[in-house]
Amino acid sequence: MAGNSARPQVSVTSRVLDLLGAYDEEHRSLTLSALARRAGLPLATAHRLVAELARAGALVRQPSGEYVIGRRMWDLGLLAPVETGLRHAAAPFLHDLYGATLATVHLAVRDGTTVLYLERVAGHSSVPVVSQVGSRLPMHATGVGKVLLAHAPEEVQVAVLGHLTRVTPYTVTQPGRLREQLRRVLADGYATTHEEMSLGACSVAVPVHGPDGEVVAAVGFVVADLRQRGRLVSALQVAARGITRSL
Amino acid sequence: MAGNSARPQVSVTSRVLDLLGAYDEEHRSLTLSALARRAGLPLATAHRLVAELARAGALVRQPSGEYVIGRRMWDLGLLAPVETGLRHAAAPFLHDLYGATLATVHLAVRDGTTVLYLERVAGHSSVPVVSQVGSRLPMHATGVGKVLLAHAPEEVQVAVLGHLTRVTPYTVTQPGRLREQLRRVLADGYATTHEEMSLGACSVAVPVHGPDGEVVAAVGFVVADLRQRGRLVSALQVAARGITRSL
DNA sequence: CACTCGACTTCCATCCAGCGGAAGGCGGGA
DNA sequence: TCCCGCCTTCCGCTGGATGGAAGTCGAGTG
Repeated sequence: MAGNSARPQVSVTSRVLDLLGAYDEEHRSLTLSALARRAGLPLATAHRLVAELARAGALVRQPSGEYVIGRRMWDLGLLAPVETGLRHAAAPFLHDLYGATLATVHLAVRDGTTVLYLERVAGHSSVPVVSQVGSRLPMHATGVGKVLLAHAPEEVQVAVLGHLTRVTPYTVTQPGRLREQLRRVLADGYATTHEEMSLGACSVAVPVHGPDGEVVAAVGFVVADLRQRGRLVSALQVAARGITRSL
Repeated sequence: MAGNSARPQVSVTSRVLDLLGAYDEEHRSLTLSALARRAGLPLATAHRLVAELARAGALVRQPSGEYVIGRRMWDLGLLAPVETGLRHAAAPFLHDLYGATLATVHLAVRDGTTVLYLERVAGHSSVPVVSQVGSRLPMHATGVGKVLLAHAPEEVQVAVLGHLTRVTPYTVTQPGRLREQLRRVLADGYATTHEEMSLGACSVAVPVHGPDGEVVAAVGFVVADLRQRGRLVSALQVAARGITRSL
């Protein structure tokens, strides 16, 4: 029951959206009751609306009785112009990066105070990776996140530095230390993490500049260790420059 | 009034879904009037509903005034369990295929009488390719489509053979010829196309079997010519077998 | 400059679709 | 057997949704 403050939704539309909003990465399959609870709707109301959504293919009822997002929504979502220019320009370079290293490759942008993963190229279960396309992760615990944060407006940095949640024992949660790291990122041109998001996984990332020089995204690797950091950074920088040129 | 059959939608929910359904691959950005027209709704009604969807982030109004699908829908769509098992199992192999050939690689399944593209790995603009992830294309004009059609139930074949639309001058539109090709596909274990979907592009594809032996998907290449057909087929077959094992 | 046309926005009186409490069915765990 | 949570159906009241109409805006035309 996330803090749905029982805001009296009035329109049907908002109710429908509330139902759909009940889904997230940890809740991809929900029972009718769970949907109603999470959306803050009476069971009978949810029942009616969900039935209609299922009839239209927006939701699908599984044999178990739970509801999941339907193929129709998948189709629809793919039509959204979410940084399509960037993603198209970047895709080939990401594959090159993967081909050259066989490490997991990420393309991410900043979305408010979180990192939004736009693309991911992963191999045969290389290193434990939490992120998926569409994931939002905290900025301070990921390589791409640190890059984007270092180049973010002051107010964003302040907001993020104010809530440094711990993810692993190695997550940097002291604002001062993170500030120092961000300064380093700007100076060095790349960021790293050491098991700060998930144990056994390190990362390197560099910024991607837009045509006007501003940072529009970040590309990064997830690897088991950072011994080859130099080589990895070089590869990323080549790719980042290539993406910029393609934009 | 495109061919919307003017079935009198009654519920708000269906109206909202009609609005969203107005979008497709050729219409990713629509004016309010176009939305209303394509959804078969009075302008005033569409205006109200669209405004609410935009307020919620399901739609986004662009500076030009047109509406596009919003990031929120993108997020939602990615949560849909669309062959996730298959896609996860296949991803690494698709990258291997791309790495070995630098040709565009596709993973597709059959969806009714069309091919649904689940994944695509493309390089630096190799060959003109129409398909994108989420695209649906006719089965008779694509390599993966022919593979899936050859292994589809009789009634599906009949339905498809009944409507062989021409896409290029080389599209196979004679049911008899296609039937013969399908027989070949079963015998040879792979399918090909020669500029049947888009000029300058040929394709090769092989079936992917599930744990129970039935065909669950197809993997294929899009290339400029088929001179290396043997090598390409071998690579695809290795990948297909790997995917089966991973399932 | 006046006029047209198409797209968009706002208004509001009517009315019926949506609402949700309540009761009942179903299954499984103790 | 009882209990409990989940799901489904019912139905009478009501307020949100409806959509025709009128007004605004801007671009193109003669």
